[in-house]
Parts: sequence; structure tokens; C-alpha cells
Amino acid sequence: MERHYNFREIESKWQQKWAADEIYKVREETDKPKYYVLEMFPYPSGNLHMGHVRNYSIGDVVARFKHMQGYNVLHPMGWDSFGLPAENAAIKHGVFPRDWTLSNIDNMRSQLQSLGLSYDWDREVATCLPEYYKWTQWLFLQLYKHGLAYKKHAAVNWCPSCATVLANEQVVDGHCERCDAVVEKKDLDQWFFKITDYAQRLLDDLEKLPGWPEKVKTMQHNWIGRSEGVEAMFKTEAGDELPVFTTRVDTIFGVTYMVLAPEHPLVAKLTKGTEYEEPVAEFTRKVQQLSNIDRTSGNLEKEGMFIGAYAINPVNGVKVPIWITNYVLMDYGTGAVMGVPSHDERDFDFAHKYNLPIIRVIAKDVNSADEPLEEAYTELGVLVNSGQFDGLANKPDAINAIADWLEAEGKGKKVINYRLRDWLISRQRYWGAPIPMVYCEKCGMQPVPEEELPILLPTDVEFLPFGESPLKTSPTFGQTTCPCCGGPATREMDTMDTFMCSSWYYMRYCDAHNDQQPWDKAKTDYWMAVDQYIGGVEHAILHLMYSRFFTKAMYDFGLIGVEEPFTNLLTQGMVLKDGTKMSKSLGNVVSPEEIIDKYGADTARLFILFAAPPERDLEWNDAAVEGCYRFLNRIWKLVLSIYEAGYQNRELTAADADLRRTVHLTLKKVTADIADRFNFNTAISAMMELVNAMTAYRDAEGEAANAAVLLDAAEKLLIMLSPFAPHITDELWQLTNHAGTVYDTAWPAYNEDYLQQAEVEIAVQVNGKLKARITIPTGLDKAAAEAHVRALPDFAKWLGDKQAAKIIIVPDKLVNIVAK
RNA sequence: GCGGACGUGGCGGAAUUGGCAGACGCACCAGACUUAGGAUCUGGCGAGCAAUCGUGAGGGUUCAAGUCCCUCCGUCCGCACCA
Repeated sequence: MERHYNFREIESKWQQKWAADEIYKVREETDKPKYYVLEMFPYPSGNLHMGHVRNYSIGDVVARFKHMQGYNVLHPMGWDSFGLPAENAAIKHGVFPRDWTLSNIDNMRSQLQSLGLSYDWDREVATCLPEYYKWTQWLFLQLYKHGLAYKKHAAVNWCPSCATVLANEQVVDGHCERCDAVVEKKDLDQWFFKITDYAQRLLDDLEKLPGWPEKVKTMQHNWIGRSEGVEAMFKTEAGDELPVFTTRVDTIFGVTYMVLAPEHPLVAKLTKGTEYEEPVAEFTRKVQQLSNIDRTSGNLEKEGMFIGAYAINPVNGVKVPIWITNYVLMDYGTGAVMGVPSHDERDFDFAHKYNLPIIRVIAKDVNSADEPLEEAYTELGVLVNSGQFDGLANKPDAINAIADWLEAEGKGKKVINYRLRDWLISRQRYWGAPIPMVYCEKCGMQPVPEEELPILLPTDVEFLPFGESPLKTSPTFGQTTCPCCGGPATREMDTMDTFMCSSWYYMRYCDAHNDQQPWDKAKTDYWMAVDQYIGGVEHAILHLMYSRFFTKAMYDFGLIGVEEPFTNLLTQGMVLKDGTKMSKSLGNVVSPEEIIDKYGADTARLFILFAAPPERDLEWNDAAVEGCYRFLNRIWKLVLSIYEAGYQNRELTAADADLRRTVHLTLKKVTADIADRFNFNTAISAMMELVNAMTAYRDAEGEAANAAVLLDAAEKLLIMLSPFAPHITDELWQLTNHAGTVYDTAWPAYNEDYLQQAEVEIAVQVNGKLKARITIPTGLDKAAAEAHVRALPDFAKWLGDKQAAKIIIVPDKLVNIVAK
């Protein structure tokens, strides 16, 4: 028999056997309850990194554990395979994006397979293949038909380095999320999805997700940015309507000026032909030249200028000057803000700088109405200088009263504003799903008929290091006929944001090869929602919000039966080396291939699960990897030695019962750690303790060791370890005369009776300080436990000249003497 | 500025409901086996000679606090002129 733990042979042997026996293939027809485990699919960059290993090791433990617990588990894998890197490779190395991507996929697939993950590879999807993007296009058409996809001319985020537009979510601190270039604003016709129609539901339904981390929900909550307020209808002197959104309508009598975003359409209109036209245009140009970072960073010096026009306050008819500034944003609210310096810090600063009047409209009490203001008064109080509303308490009373009055007078209405913007989905790039629309001179914009899908990406394109989308270099792609009139028409040249592709892949896995529809609803009815989703927190907003939106839209179209795609979400921490993220530029990258080659997949998986709980960042430590390797070697030798020793059964001794108790305690803990807490690190340490206990028992009992107890311990150890290190456990399973794979073995239940013990060690404290540990019979009542403690020889010494005022007893745990 | 998470030995971390702080592992030290050891096994390992003291600092509640409350400091993350 092979004595040495030869992980290379063992791992490749079992990987082949699992594949040949199709043990991970999953079907819908079964009486078992379903469980859908999903890890975020990777972008096929070409190589697996440690973050992937961590993500997929976590998911694999959950999938294997649930399977062994009797669930019908769906655990698929695929590729988020559209995206810019493939195009950059095409420019740099002259290799075609499709070829580059597919060969990366092949490479990464075999890397994944070398980890021994329990995927049903028959359900593999790649978003860049026509069989997949045909349905991405089809889903686009459904959104279009339901009015959720529209084209609009807008100032959009432009990344000059990626030469494409970005969604708001992809702009981080004014920089491109991908390449870190400074994002510019550009006026372009672009495709949007109306995610804002779903803002309220996306917000409300966060409450239906108790299985999501609070942190992620908070981030989405803030991103949606709901704010309740009033749109008050100011007018210009000339009668133009100038609506203003405010959350502080209670301060409306304190308005002393009006500020507009420089891009506000009224600005040009009001200044046209006046002496202000030129300086205002100049100011506007200056503001627009500021990059997004400068414009939105809080420390920008507030600047503004009067534009020569006035607005009329709807509550009191007061005429106030209209200004433009560099801090009012056109795309929030109405692009116009009422200036109330008395009760808003920003307005106070602005008014100070430009000597604008300040009128107090809130005070501590009615007698302090004219107390001068050293700074903006933002505390609660009562309304003053506010006409018929004087004396009302703010905020709720005053806000409601004024809002009601404005509504009654037809001068305003209560509105809800969201920070969330519509999702910009068009990209001026080649390697994405073409947007299935055509433009006809006669009939205008037309959707491509569904039966003509997919609109295939052309291959007669050129990849140049600058300028426009490579799609435009195709001599054939652009020309088509109008589905309406049959006349000549041109195709939409933009492709879709890759987040569109990843917003529905979890549904495709349910029915991965359907060529009639994106999925059969019966199948998604069975599998959806994903019971456990696992991935990095960097997707907290982008992917997770888009997927939620998408699912809700599909639900509304009757295509899917759930409103939320992911019931439980686990966001794993990063893998660090030397305290920072692994990166090529820092030269601190540890490659999974290297580790697997040196120690094997089981060791790699075990270490990455042992080193930290999954949600926390994990510091890579080569020496600790070695420790996990040693642990597997110890198990290897221990289990084989037990099976080869030829132990006999015997009457259960105290030592036997102790070991059996440890086995069942471990089983209880490992089960709870995996199922309830995802604390794989403590599950592994419990198994280490079990191995230590088994080794000590074997060495102490020698040939007399109880065969039944020890063999049962070894068997349960292999079962518990199998989700973490499936290769070594299957090999030992086989070497110890078991049939099949541990994967198909039921997860055992622990036996409560075996946890009992005759005696316990309890702590004896005086005033909470530990004085001694004593062993007493289990389950003693308080009086008996107290008697034990009072009988201790040191009892009087501990008390000194004090009295035992009280004795606190926690049964089977501790006795605390309160000495006074 | 606002919101959130976190702070425990030399290191990663454990302590799940307020009940024996430091499980498990790494590193280190000593020993065994050995021609040899970067293999394996055994033992030790928070500080202090000790009484004792110790979970970022200070205060509080409690018989009992890493855990609960208050104040502060630090680290990380998210949002940030949102009207």
C-alpha cells in the first residue's frame, strides 16, 4: 500500500474519476429540496488568482456540505467573458478577442478543475458566445418593449483611456473604475435602462433580504439616496417656471437668492442678449472644464455670479437675485437650489462671500426672531418671519404645513427624489453584445425582430490603438435592411455594458442550453432564487444592484417567479500579502498554480479557509500553508495506522467514551460552523483538535484501543473533512475499504447521549477572580456544588477576614464566592 | 463632515447567550530519533521572581465585562457640496 501522501497522484486520479462518473451532474427531477450555491463568475483574464481560490473554496464547502445533507444542489460555473481587456490584447498583440478569450477560458477552466471544485460543468456558460448573447439581446428587446430601455442625448461620463462611456456606478472619485483615468463629461446619444423606475422597490425590498450583510444593504440604500421634499414653483420675473427641489421647505421664507447649475437651460435664455451673456458663458465654460473630481470634491472653493435676472418666491412674492455657481449639479433635483443662508451652512458661506442678505426664519423661540446669526442655525426651533406660519415647530409641523399650503395653492408639490440615475448601458466598444436596434431613414429607430437574433459580432474589423469603436471599421456590419419597410437601414454600433450580461447569468444556469428561450420558466421556478451567493464586496453596488433590478423587471414581465435573485449573500474579504492587496506592480503575488503544485489543492483550500473567517481580509502566509500541509499528512498517517492496526472491540472504557464524546462534539461544532456561521476556520481547528485527541488516544491505548470507537472516529473525520479537502478524503475512504466517494455519503448527525460526561471541571472564583479549578460530578444542584466548594481546604484562606455574603453558581461551569 | 466595521500574545486568529481570555495554527525555545535534518515525534511558549497584572485609552453597570453603557484615540471601508 502507498504509505506516502502523494497529493499529485491522488488529486489527478480523483478529479478524473469524478468527471468520468459525473458525480456533480445535477437534475431537476428529485424529491430532495433544492439548494442553489453560486459564486460570482470570473472574468477570464487568463489566470486564476488567490481571490478566486478563496471565493470558490468557500462556495465548494457550502455546495458539498449541502449535498451531503441531502439537498439537490446546483453549483455551476461560467465566464463573464465580454469586456475591454480582450480588445486591448487585440490591439497590443494582434490576437482576435474571441480567440484570446476562449483560450483564457480553457486555461482557467483547467486551473479551476485542478482545485477539485464540485461544479456541474455541463451547465457552463460564456457570455461572449452567440448562444448566450443571443438571449442578452433578446432580454434587451424585452426591456425596450416594456419602455425600460431608451436612448437619450445626455452629458455622460467618458473615459478617454477606454474610449467609451461609463455608468455612474463605474465612476469612482471621478476616475474610471477599470483603468483609473480621469473621467470626462461628454454630450452623446446613449442607451439607458430605467432603473430609476425601480428605485423605490430596490430600496424597500432591501428589507426582504435578512441574509445580506448590513454593510451591502447600507451601501445600496445610500446609493439609491431617497430624499423626501417639496418641489416649490418659483418663477422668473418674465414668468418662466423655475421649480426648485428642497428638503427644507420650512425655511422657504428665508430665501434671499436663487442658485442654478451653469448648464441649467434657463441660464442661457435669461442672459441672452444682455450684458451678462458673455461673462456667464465664460463662467460656465470654466466650470465645465473642471473635471468631475474637482467639481464634486467637498473642498472646491464655492464660486458664483449674478446673472442679471430675478426669481419670485411663491410664498411671499419676494423678488430674489438668480445666481449660477460651481456647486449646484444639473442632474440632481431640478438643477436649481433656493439659497437660505440663515439655516444652511453652504448657503451661509456663499452669502457671506458675496454679501447676500440673511433672513432668520427659525429661532429657539418666538422672542428670538431677530437675534443675529454668527453661523447657519440648523437646530430645531419655531418659525419666525414666516407670515401665517410663524410659531410653528419645525421640522415636521412646519414642513407639512407649508407643503400643504403650496399644494393647495398650486405652487408646489411634495416629491421624492433619488440620487440613483438611470443605468447607462451602451459602450462604444467591439467586444460586447451588439445592441439589437436599427435606424431607418423612413421609419426611424426600430428594434431587430426577435427571430433575427443573434446579431453576430462581425470579424472583419480592425483594432487600432486610438479613436472609435472597432465595430465601425467593419465594412459589412453597419448595413442592413429596415424590419419595417425593407429599405436600407444602419445598425446600432454600440455594444452593451458587460454588467448587462452578468445581470442574468444565474438564471441561464438553470437551463444553460435552451435554444428556444433564455430559460424555461419551470426550471427557474424550481431553482431560483440563488440560496447562497458568494463574491467580493466590490460588487456591492454595481453587479448586485443591476441584478436586483433585472430580476424585478423579469418578474414584472412574467418571465421569472422571484423578485429578488439572491436570498443569502456572503461577501468575502480580500487576500493580502504583506498587508496589502496582491498586485503585479508590487510583486507580492502568490500564484495558485505554484501552491497547488507544491502542496496540492487540498492544502491550498484548507489554508485559505483556515487562515481567517471568510468575510475578513486574509493575510497570506507561506509558513502557515505548510502547517496545513502537515495537518493533512498527519491525518494520512493516522487514518492508515488505525485501519492497519487490527484493533479489537472491547467494553467501553472511560477513555473510549471520552474519544467518542470528542468525535460527537466535533461533529456538532463543524456542522454548526458550516451551516450557521460560515466559520470554516473554527470548523477546521475543531477537526485539528479531534486529530490530536485521536492520536493521543491511539498512543495511550496501544493495541488495546477500541476498534469500533476509533474506526468510527476516523470515518467521521473523513466525512467532516471532505468538503474542505475532497481528494485526500476520497483516497483514504477508498484505502479504508469504503465504496464510492465521500461526497455521496450522508452528513452524520451527532448523538446527544454521547456528549454526556460523568464529571466536569468547574472554575472557583472569589469576587470574580479565579482561585481554583475543581472536578465535580456533572449536573450537581446548586446546594451540592456549594457544599463541594465550602469543603475545599483553601476555602477559609480565600475569605481571609471576610464573610461569604453570597455564592453564585452557574451549574457545570463555575462557582463565584462574593466575599465582603 | 456623515454612515459602518474593526482594535485580543511575536503573527493569523478563538472565546456563538455577560460566566475559567489567548482554542487551533504559525513562528520561536528545549528535548527525542538520526551520519545528517529545512523530515518526524514529545514538551514549553501573554507579562511578571512573586503576590498579581493583562483584550486600543479612560470611566460606568454587574457577584462576574473582550462581550453591555458613556467619553476619547487609532485603523480600514463606504458616501460626500444631493439642495
